[in-house]
Amino acid sequence: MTYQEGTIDSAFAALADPTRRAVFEAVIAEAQPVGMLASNFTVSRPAISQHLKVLSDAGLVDRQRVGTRNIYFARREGLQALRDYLNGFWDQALASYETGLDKWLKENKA
Amino acid sequence: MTYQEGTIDSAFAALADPTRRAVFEAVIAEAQPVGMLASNFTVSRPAISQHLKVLSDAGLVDRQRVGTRNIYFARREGLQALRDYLNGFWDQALASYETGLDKWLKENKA
DNA sequence: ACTTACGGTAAGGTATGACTTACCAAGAAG
DNA sequence: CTTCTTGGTAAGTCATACCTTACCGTAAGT
Repeated sequence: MTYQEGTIDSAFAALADPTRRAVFEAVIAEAQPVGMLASNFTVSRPAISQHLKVLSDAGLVDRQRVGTRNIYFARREGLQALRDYLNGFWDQALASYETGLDKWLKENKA
Repeated sequence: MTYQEGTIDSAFAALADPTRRAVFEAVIAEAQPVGMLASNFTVSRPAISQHLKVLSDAGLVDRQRVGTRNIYFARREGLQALRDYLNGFWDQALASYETGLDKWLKENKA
């Protein structure tokens, strides 16, 4: 496997929350400081900060300080890991025409 | 957008739990009845049943009754929706060389 | 220096989620 | 018809997740 299990775990968990996924989408659309992000959501700024930490720990975003501001931006490698993971399943799912229901029925006299 | 938000939501949430993702992987590898799945996990059979319900509601698996058995198998459409979603982001992330950190720095005299 | 802007972290409340055991319905088998 | 197998569901426990307010440190502006 080319990915780290821990990374995939945290990436899925990070994107599972709708609010946090929306934050991620906003960061992908445009690199932004925390306050600018928070102004587009109904939840408080600390909540956004916490979401950004989760996304950061999952390797999906990174940041750079500029004065007192923290500019968050997307990490392509994070998305890539998820894509690779799902593509692997996709290949297997395509191949599993013969590991699917039909195969089970055939092998179990049903 | 070609996908349903609700579907993506539930799919990410479904795959966020490590145990449930392992169940999903097992179902992808081979269609199986519930008991056979449960025998490969340390958690109880009802727990597996509940995980399968979540996966089913997320459109990632489906089932077919054979006698008293319920054979679960993977739904390719479920995986496809996730792939499409991530690929959309990927395209955007590739294009965002100019919506990334550099752009923000440029536009904000920093 | 003082004040304001920005944002990370702590503490705590509340909801959700994953798991357990107990129970029940339905089909297969004797 | 009775018995065993299979598996879905209910009820309850316990941990985790998300949010809030309060607080603090740091940099910028006047």
